[in-house]
This record gives sequence, C-alpha cells and structure tokens, in this order.
Amino acid sequence: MPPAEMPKTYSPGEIEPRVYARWEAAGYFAANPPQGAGTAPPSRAAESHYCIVIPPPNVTGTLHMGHAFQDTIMDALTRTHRMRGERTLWQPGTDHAGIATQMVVERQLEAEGIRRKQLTREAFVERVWAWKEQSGGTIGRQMRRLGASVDWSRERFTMDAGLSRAVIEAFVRLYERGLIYRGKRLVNWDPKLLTALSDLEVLSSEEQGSLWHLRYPLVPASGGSEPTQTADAASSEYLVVATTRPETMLGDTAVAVNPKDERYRALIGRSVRLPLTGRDIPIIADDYVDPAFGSGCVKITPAHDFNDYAIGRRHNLPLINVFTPDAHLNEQTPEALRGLPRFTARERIIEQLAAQGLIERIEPHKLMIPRGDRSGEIIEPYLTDQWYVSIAELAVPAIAAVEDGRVRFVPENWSKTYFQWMHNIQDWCISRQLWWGHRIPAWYDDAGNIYVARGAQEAAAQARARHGRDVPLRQDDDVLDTWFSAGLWPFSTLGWPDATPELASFYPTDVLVTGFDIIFFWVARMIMMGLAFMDEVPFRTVYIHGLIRDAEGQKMSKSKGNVIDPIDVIDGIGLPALLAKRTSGLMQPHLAAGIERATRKQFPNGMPAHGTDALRFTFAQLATQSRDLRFDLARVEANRNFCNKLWNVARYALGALEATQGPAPRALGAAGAGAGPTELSVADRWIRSRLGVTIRAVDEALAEYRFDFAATALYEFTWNELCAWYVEIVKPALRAEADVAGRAGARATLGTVLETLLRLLHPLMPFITEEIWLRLAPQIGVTGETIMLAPWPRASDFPRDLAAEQQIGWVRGIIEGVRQIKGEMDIPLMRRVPLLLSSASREDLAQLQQHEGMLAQLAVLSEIRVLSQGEAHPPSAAALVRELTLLVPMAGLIEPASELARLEKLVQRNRQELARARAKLGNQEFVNNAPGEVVAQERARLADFEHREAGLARQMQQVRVLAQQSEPADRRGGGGGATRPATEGAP
RNA sequence: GGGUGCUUAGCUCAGCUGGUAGAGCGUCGCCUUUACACGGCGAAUGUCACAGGUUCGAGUCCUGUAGCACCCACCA
Repeated sequence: MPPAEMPKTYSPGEIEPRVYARWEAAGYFAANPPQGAGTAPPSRAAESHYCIVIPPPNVTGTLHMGHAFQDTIMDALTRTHRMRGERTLWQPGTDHAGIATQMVVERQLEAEGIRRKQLTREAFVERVWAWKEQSGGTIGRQMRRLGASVDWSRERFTMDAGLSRAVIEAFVRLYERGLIYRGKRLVNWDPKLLTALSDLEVLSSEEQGSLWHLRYPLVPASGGSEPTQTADAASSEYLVVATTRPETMLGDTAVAVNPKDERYRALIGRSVRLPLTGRDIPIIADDYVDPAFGSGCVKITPAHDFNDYAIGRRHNLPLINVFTPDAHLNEQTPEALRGLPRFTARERIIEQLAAQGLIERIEPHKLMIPRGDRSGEIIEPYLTDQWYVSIAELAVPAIAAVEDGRVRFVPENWSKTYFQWMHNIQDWCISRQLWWGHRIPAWYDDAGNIYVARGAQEAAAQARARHGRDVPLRQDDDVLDTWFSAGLWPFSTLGWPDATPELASFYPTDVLVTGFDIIFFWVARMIMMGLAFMDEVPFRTVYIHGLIRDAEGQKMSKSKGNVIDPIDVIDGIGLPALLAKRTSGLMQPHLAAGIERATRKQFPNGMPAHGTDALRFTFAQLATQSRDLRFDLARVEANRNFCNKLWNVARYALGALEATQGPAPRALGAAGAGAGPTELSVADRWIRSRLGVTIRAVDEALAEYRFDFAATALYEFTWNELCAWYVEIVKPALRAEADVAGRAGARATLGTVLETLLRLLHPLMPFITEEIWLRLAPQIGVTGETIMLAPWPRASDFPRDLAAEQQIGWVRGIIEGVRQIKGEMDIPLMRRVPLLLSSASREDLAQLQQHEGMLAQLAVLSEIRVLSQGEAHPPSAAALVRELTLLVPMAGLIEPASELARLEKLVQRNRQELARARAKLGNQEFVNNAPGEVVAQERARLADFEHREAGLARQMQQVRVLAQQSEPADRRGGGGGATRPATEGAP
C-alpha cells in the first residue's frame, strides 16, 4: 500500500517496483482469477475470453527497445480487456533460439579455450541449459519493470517437456501425412556454422566482385572433320564462359548455350575440355541461358549453384561436389589444390588458368552475395541430406484464411506482403546440424531405413514390425529449425496436443502483435501450423508494428553503439556506465572510440530517469502506422512531465476533496449523490461531457490499434481540458467557504472525472494510475483493491452536453481574448485590468450574467462593464469574439504604437480569410454544387470576418489618433510614457 | 527484375470516408499565479516533393516524375 499522503514529488523509481510486486503477489495477472480477488461485479463474469501470446524472446537474451515497445502494446490491450471483465490471458514465454543461443555458448567456451567438438553432445547441451538457467531470469525481470501483466504461472519455454512433446507430435503427424520428407539436394550451407539454413536465414546484399571470362578449350569433333559451318566462335579453339565463382569450375559438368543462339548451335553435343581437370564435359542447350549476357556460354556446376542444379537435373548431368563442409577443396579436386579454403583456391585457380592463357578477361562486377544471417559467412549451395516440409499443401488454406478475413492484418497492407511470399513459397528446410534444439524424431537402422516416431520405443516397434526382430537403431543427429517449434507456439503453450481447458478457452487467440520482419519466419508458419493441427487460425488479427530506430533513424545495433536499453530510460544511467555498456563486448573493438564520441555528444550527462509510465506512453504515441519509428528521448521527457502533471493534479484533487469533505469520508457515492444538495455547474457538466468524448475516442482508437490516437486523446484531455481549464475554473467552488451544493457538485465531478480518467489511462500508464487510484478511490467511495480490476470506463456514463460545451466555449473565447492582449502587450497575466464589452448581444449578456465570476477569475479582471450602444469608452486594446468586442483600456499599460501593430497583424490575417471566403461564395458553382451545410458554414464565416473587419477598422482608427497624440510625448519622455487621457499612474 | 512504403512548421511526426493545415520538442516574449518552473500565459513558422488529371473544392482520390527507404527474386 502506498503512503497515505501523496508525496510532493512524483518518484516513479520508488512507485513502480513496489506496485508491480503487489500485483504479482496478489495474483492479478492470472487468467484464472484467484479466489477472493473478485472485485468484479457479477455482470462482468462474462464468458468472453481474450488472449495474446507473446512473441517469445530468446531465452538467454535481453529485451531491447523493440521488445519493450511490443510489450507495451500487448500489455495495454491485455489490461483493457481485463478491465472490461473478460477472462484475459497474456501468455508469456521464451524461445530456445537454436543457432543464436548455441553460438553464444560456443563463444563462452572459446573464451575458456574449449571448442564445442571437444565436448560430447550431452555435455554441451548441459552447458547450454546451465547458461539458460543463469541468464533466463533477465527477461522476466525486465518485463516486470515494464509492467507487463503476463500470467507468470503459465510461463513456457520452447524446450519445456510439454512443448517438446508438441514438437514431436507435430513432426510425426506431418510426416504421416506425407508433408515432411528427407532428401538429398542443394541447401544453403553455412560453412562456418556447418549447418543448413532455410532460405529466410540467408540475406543477400550487393557486393563488388569480378566477372571472370574463362576459356574452355573445345574438344575436336570426333569421327573426323565436319566442317564448322558458321560463326567465329565455333571455329575458334575454345569457348568463353563468364563466372563470378571461378573456384567452382572444378565441379563443372557441362557448358550450356541457348538453343536458339546461332553462334553455338553447331557445337551443341560436342565437348570442351575442362581446364585443370582434364575432364571432357558436354556442350548442352538450355533455354535458361541468356545469349545476351557475357559470351552466351554458361558453365554448369550442378553441385554448387541452384540454377545449375536445376539444369543438371533436366539434362541428367552428374554432380561433382568439390568442397568439404567447411568449404575447402576436397578430394575431387587436383592434388595441388586440395585442402585450400575456397577463396585461396579461387586465386590459385586464376593464377593457373592465366599461366595457361585461359583467362580471356576479368571485369569488375556487382553481384548479390548470400550470407548467413547469424554468422555473416558466405553461404554455399551444398549437397546434403536434409529434412523438408512440403509446404504447398499447407500454404493453400493459410492463404485462404487471410483472403477470407479469418485472419486480418493491421495495417491491412501487410497482407500483400504475406500473399506475395505465400504464393511463391518453397519447401522449408527444417533440419539443422546443431546440438541445441529439438532433436528430430527419426531413427535409422543399419540399412538406412527411416522410422519416424514419437519416441525410441515407438521407433523400435516400427523396426520390429518391419524386420520381424529387434534391430539396432540410431536417432537422427539433427535438430529442428527454431521456427518449427515457434510455429506451434499459439497452441503448444496452451497444452496441445492435450485437449486442455485453456486450449478450449483461448484458442484461437485474439491478436498477434509483432514486427513486419518476422511475417514470413513466424506469422505465416503459425497460420499454416495452426490450420494444420487445430483446424483453425491461430489468431484473428495480426497487428504489425514498425521498427524502433534511434533518433537519427538508424537501426539500433551493438556495432553501431546506438542501442538504448529501455531499462536505462526508465531508471536513468550515468555517462560512465552508458559508455561502458556501449563499448564493451564489441565484435569490432576498433569502433569503440567512435561510439564513445557519439555517445558523449548525444548524452553528455548520461540519461536521467523517466519511469516506466513515461516510456510506455511514448511507445503508444510512437505507434503510428509508419514502418520506421524514431525513438527520441525528448519525447519520453515530455511524457515524464505529463506524468508529473497528472501526479500534481491528483495531489490538488485529493487535497481539495479532503479539505472540503469533513470527518465522515465514506458517505458519498461515486457520483456525489447522497447526503446534502448537489448541484452541477456548467464547468462540471462540461468536463463530464468532454470526458465522455475522450472515452469514446480512446475506445475507437484501441479498436483500430491506433495507440497514437489514444495517447493523443488522453494527453489533450488531461492537460488541456482537465488541468488547464476545469481545475482552474472550479478552484473557487472547492474552497471551504463556497456554496455547499455547488461545492458538492464540483467535488463529485472532480473526484469522478479524475477516477475515471485514471482507469482510462491505466492500460498505458499502469503504475502512476494505480498509485493515485488507491488513494483517490476510497475518498470518493469507490471500492476495489486495485485499479487493474476496476471496470473499464463507459462513454455512456458521460453523455455529451452540448449546451455546457457551448457555454464554456464562450467563456474560453473571452478569457483567451483578454489573455492575448495581455500576452502580446507583456502585461503580467496576474495584473488585474478592467474589461469593457461592446456590441454585446442579448445572448452575450445572458452568458455574462452567468459566468462573470469565472471570467474575472481566469482573465484576472478588476471589473467587467458592458457598454451601451454608442457609449464612448477610453482608448483600449481590443479583441474580437465573434460580434462581441473586448476592450482593455490602455491607460498606463499599453503603448498605442504596439497596439496599432498588433491590430495591423490581425487585420492582415482577417483580410486573407475574408478574401478567401468571398472568392469561394462568389463562385456560383460552389454555391450550386456544394452541400447546403458547407455553403451555410462558409456564409457564417464570411459574416464573421466582415464583422471583424469592421471592428478592427474602428479600433485602428481610434488608436491611430491616440498614437499621433502620444508621439511627441514619446520623444520627450524617452520611452515609458504613453499619454493617458484619463486616469492612473505610470507602470 | 518484381513488390511495398515514405516525401506536411527548424526537428520528429499525426492528418479517418475530399470542405477553415495540427501535436510534441525546439525558438521568442512575459509571469514566483498556495497542484505542478517536470509549471503558467502569449507569439512566430508551412508554394503539404514535383507535374498533370478528376472535382464547385485536393495534403487527402487518380496518373506520371524525382528523391529516399525497405522486402522478395536464380541471371552466369
């Protein structure tokens, strides 16, 4: 429980951990509410459910800005639905992240001077588990700091026993359906990690290379000398092939030309002698060859190039693999080259070919180089045995699900990206030659027969059935792609393959919140797997958010040294610590100096603390539909100020409520009905009406996943309506000496509005709202042990009151008019001035009578006097509110010259508007074609501008006269004194 | 080669179904006003990338151009 009295300063660092610990201990996050926590009224015990599964972060990693952003969105959604009374589950967990995690542990071992292969597989995996245990708590701690209301009791890990069982089950079922197969074909091979990768894990980027034009000598035509009919190429003694990878020439098994290419037609069927090997390889014809590129002859290396592989299959070419797994030349290559790493071999081969005069030319060439996304190593197409998911059959229903709207992308555009990929989807290589991960549930006997089974026993049984006796079996060494288990996440975490109550309640989940970077890796696969195993989509909505970048729009990365840790934004961090964090453990240590310089420049004093709520609110504001989101600390600072504002208005409110409440606090109901007379003032009615509008705006924004809109609506209401106007207006009414009924109304309104606002803010700013609410609620008779389980505000409780809005609008217009005069004339706001009103309508008079006190108070006026028609008035500065003219006598306050300048500006601006309105209404087609409403509105505007024009002209006239009079005085007096025709002393 | 975005105030960005260009930060001026100086009041600033088109009317719709991003793809 928070201290009874609100501390004067807002200290998120003290509040947030304490509040979270209480929530967690009380079990408020649980999807199955603990006994006794039932603060919900009976009507809220609805049967509706809401579920989000977290995109599981790497178990041994730490959360970065993107996670924090994503978690904020998911938490906001979760909290909103929980407050709506739905049974809500935000499912937490982590991913084993096969390659990434294995690499980290390998690096740790290296630091100890141990290589992975020196350990047994069991020992290594043991090591990884130990590391997981050691570092696995980090994410949990971070998420708690962020306020994430996940059901910790249901936390899952992709390698938990239960989830591992799901993985095996899924594999076996797909295999039994014939959708998983094992095959020897070219895969993307990482020669450093020594594993296959899926297409998605290979990133191609343009790099500078060369195009080598090699001469392959022609083998003389056998069986005597048919004269070569055409073409110089045919009559020369060699063919020229162009390649970007000369080292693969050792594995060439053909040279291809286009069948329509006249230059080479006669050579089709003949052979060339492959240099350095002495092998003769055929010249074949294939449409694939583009005659316009290079020489029009392509060397074909089926074992080392995806295209060549396809051509090889078409032409039944042999495959000659020339590489070892780590991309050194193997025993298929000439002895002199054997054992060389691929790029050394390249140089050596070029040298040798050059020595033999077999290099036609070398030209610079830009090409796409494929690299492994983890290792950065250049990927080799490599011939190996791997497991594949035959994807086409799974893709069809997954495409249909998005087409017919069972899964909806938000923003909708991303469905195009999804379709594009799904329509061109390739079989998915799911085996990895790693040790960390789900071992493939396949066994082999000595004859090489495969038994896919749910366990060794089942495999043995299969083998027995086949052979009629027990045979020794060996399990496949490979593990599954991390994304295979991730694809099952929405149902494996809920207990699948068992039919658990959770699965029944929460599947399909409601929304997946994720970044566009993993639409293919994860989103698409979850949809396919969900449909395959659950016969139902895994989620109804996919909310795709942008990528958090730094203030300069750069992607945050360790090597750039521009990473901002969300926890540092929350807690603050000194410069030395920040520098240490950014410059330690760099893969390229030489970058440290530059990073240090940039960091010192951007954060000369480190980062101050901002608190979680400020950070979360910033994330909400940032959640536009843009795909790049720049994170700027200045915005967090602004939002910390916002928190501070909220804190202080709450302090005021609590003080005011207590001071006016008397000794028996609990008597009043939330609406203030109860003992004694209660009267709602216009201001009370106005703020209630505005609150209703705000609730509606927030509801709509959340329904559309426009967290930026929700944040804006909340910010504006809180700061610009509640704090700036309502509280200022009702201060007098809340004083002890004020009228009892009015005071009761103001108290009830202030209490209710603030309490409701806290609930409305809670999903985005959970901590500060709880901290205040726990103090405020009892003051106004609201019960409940936490705001988390308090009901979500209903707009219908605060119906629109247009009359009140209109009246407050009138008041604000006048106050702003006076403030404008004071502001521009550098008159302190608190200096009391008289206000004269001219051309007041009956309506104005009525309003005035009702709101005179409010005007005097907020515009800080000494008196308000209505001028009768034609009544003379002292020279004054003027402001116009529609037809009403506000006059502040200038005497002793305002220089005629500055007032004249001010009026001049107003005239200018008005003139432009006037001209525009006149032109519009002068256009007959506008009047004829535009809707009547629009025309009428335009007419009203025009009238308004005309009034202003006239009023301003009158004022200018009067002040101009005065200015002329005062000019000599100015010169004499050297500044201070305007002439004052009537009264008062100098300033 | 295909595809998708973006281009609005000094900076970062909103602007939904076309009808008076907005916010935050920054800038300038004034203000100790008993909730808040992490504050209050006021002010300045925009050929809405460019060129056409549709329309009475375009930041908003259509076409094209330019620049900048990103994604997918096997051109040796």
